[in-house]
Amino acid sequence: MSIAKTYSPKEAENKWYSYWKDNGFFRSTPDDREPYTIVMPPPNVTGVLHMGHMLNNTIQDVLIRRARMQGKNACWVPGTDHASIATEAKVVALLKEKGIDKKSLTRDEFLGYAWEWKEKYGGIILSQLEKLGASCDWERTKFTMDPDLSEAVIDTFIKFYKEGYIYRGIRMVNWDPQGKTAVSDEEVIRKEVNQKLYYIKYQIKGSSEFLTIATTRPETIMADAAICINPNDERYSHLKGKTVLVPLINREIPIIEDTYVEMEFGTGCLKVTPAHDLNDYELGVKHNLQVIDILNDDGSLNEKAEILIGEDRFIARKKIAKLLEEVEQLDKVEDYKSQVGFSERTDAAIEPKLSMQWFCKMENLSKPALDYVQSGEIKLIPEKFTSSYKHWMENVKDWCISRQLWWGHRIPAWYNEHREWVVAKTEAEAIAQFKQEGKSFEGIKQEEDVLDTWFSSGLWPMSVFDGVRNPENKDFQYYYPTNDLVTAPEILFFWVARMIIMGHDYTGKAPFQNVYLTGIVRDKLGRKMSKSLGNSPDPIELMGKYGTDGVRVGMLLSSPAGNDLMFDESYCEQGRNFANKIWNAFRLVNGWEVVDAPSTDAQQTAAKWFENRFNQAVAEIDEHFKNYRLSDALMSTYKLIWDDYCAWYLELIKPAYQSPIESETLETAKKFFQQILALAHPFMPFLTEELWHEDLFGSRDEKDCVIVAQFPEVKPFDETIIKEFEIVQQIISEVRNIRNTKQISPKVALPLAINATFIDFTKYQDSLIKLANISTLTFVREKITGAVSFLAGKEECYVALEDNIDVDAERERISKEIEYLNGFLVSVDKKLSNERFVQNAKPEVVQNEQNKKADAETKIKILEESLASL
RNA sequence: GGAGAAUUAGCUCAGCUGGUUCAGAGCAUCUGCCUUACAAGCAGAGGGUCACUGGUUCGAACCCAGUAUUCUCCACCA
Repeated sequence: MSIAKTYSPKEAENKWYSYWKDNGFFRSTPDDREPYTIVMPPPNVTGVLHMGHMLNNTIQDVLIRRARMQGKNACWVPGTDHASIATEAKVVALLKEKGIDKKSLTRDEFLGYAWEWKEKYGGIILSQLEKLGASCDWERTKFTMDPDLSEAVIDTFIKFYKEGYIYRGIRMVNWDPQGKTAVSDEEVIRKEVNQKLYYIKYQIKGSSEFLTIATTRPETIMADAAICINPNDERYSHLKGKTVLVPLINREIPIIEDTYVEMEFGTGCLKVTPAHDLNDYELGVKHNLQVIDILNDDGSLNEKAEILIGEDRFIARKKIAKLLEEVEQLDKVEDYKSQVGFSERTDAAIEPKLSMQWFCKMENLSKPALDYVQSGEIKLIPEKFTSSYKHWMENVKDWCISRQLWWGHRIPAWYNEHREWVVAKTEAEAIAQFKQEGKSFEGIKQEEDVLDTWFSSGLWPMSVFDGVRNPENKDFQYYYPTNDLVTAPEILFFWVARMIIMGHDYTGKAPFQNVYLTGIVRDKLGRKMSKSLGNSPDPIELMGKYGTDGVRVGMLLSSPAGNDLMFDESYCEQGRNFANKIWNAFRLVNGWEVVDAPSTDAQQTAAKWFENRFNQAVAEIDEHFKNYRLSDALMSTYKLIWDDYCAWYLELIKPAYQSPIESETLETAKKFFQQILALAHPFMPFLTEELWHEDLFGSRDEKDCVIVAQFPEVKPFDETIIKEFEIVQQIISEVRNIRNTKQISPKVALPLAINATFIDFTKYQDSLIKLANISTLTFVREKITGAVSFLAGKEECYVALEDNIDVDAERERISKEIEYLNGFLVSVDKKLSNERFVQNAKPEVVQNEQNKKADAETKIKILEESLASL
């Protein structure tokens, strides 16, 4: 039977994914096995698969597949996030295309469109996850706005309210004029922007004198409530107690004093605009200033501005500058760089705005959440994130949880005609509440605002198991707390911290044990991959090009935990090549004719060596997994397969051309092959499953799949066997090297003589002859003159060439080696003759140095003898 | 401005509590091979003052201080 020369992934991928799914391998229900649970960070319903998802979900899949193969009850819960702002923005934009204005719709009409959109596009990303092999329990797929999850959110709001964490208040919030909603501090991205610093002259009332202030926002002068100077500033001391006139509108405002003003910056005078700047607001509160809000929700000027009503803030800025120039109150304009906040979701410049919002008090909630991480009960991987987590948790401000949107969980608060309010789950309960408080319930109306998306995502590890509404249920009891969370460091505070807070508040337990923080996927130039830069490859296309296994391997090869990943397609190429290597190893073994016979001695030796080497690698890999060093685990697997299995083991047992292989050895080779497939399966699920079912390995019943095969367990191994074989490998390499440097064809067999003093090479004879292409192998007890000699370990080897050897070159080579060893010996001697070293160093270290010394002396002796014999 | 991290081969990174011949891996490069599993391959080789300067130590890539560069987070002065 002939098999294609290269592995073509496409067919295998479709075939095996549906096979796994149809046979229920991804499904999990509670039983008496140990559970291993991961909840997927729910991608936004608006999302399409990008490289970040690819990395993140590959890691989760590797962890879950390995756990499954280790016999744990592995459960990976997928789902999507409603993402209020992003989704609402998307729906609004779509409606606009159709010529529908959101304002013309009722809330219910709009939500109708939004749900329609969600049904149509919300599942795209999940189906894309299937392409990368994600072995999620799809029957558990959840959406943050599913009825049961929504109820959990509402219940939580009410619970938090009753516990006194939730309050209403007027606050300066980050207003997104495009999304027309408040956003949290964490959703504001600060960017450095080239701006202009305008120097504006304010006339002192009753005087011809002007006071100059510097501002980047001239359009807000109509909202000025005061001019502030530093009380220690002698330049302005004569102005204390006076008032000035706001240019263009001539409103009178006081000059106040506060040390907040820095004398060195600008002119040392500050215009105070409480409605449009956080610091100014605080100054305003302190000095009891008037708050004049001149902006509409969309960022345009309102009638309080008196002029330019209806103009957008940025257009107004330019116009005001012009108007000021006309009345000669614009002193000068300078270029100026400063940080401006932008909305993460809409990229609109954030406007500080005063408004009535709902808040969650964080002080008491954050403390236990910090303790989990501090005590190590929750481990952040890599650890370096612990300190920034601590810093954030200790300085956390109250969380603004209301959003002026429709898409999301509507806040369960109810107002009566007098704008008095109660918090209740339903209108009926609200009415009852009003009655109880002796208040009117006439004109009862629910709060229009919805909750911040993260309020619901914070419940995710609980709500996917219905643990908020029904904590006694079997699933929740079994799967919660979950084991590992794999997510991006960017949302450590947004999301991870809030899950810990909410998980603790409900269950008194941490929602997970380990948080694996992946790096950010960057391009070769180190830039973050983004749609706007167009530097992000489409993972689906990549998978088409290199195969899913290839891309998975490519991603993991380059991403130690927490390190950003400089993505380069060549990693995928390496992954594809690796897949192909395994494929071809299979072709080799598969193509052998068999003869019913026991293994030869050489084959038995090879098997023994490989078995030990395999167990050594398994131990290494296990260690790497324990430390969440997935790229190292993969690299160990890669080297075990490519170097040890293919390059050494298979070459050792390979029968001569057109000769059959001994049946016992073939069986052994097949056994190893299957163990290797199992080991590689978490990384390369499709290729390994495809090969697993080849006839070579015998017939399998339908549930016998590598996805549920036993993952190789850690077993003891004999290191001396591995070490001894390393000497054999070294001899083979040396002989090949001699051929290479002397330009002798690999086809020419060479004689080899070994002066073996430490190792018994008899069991390696055939292997040496085969892999080094030796004509005659002899064991000698004395020097051989006229041959090229080399040391393998402490064994001296000779290769006699037909031509006379170049004595001078040999002499030089050996001398160099002696020189190096002498240098080494000197450094060792220096240590050993240093009394303080012998006294202070650990005994085993001293012993080691003594061994090193003895070794070097032995080698030098042998080499010196060789030199003499030349 | 505050905090944290990083700097090791051309690239991406290992190097655990200072002590194995410790200066490593993979990729890339170079040389020779279309050897009947695989040129997506085989064999071999070359590449580094461990950012810099001091210090601690018997001993430093590793610990400490300073300098330079880079990155991340937080806070910001109009």
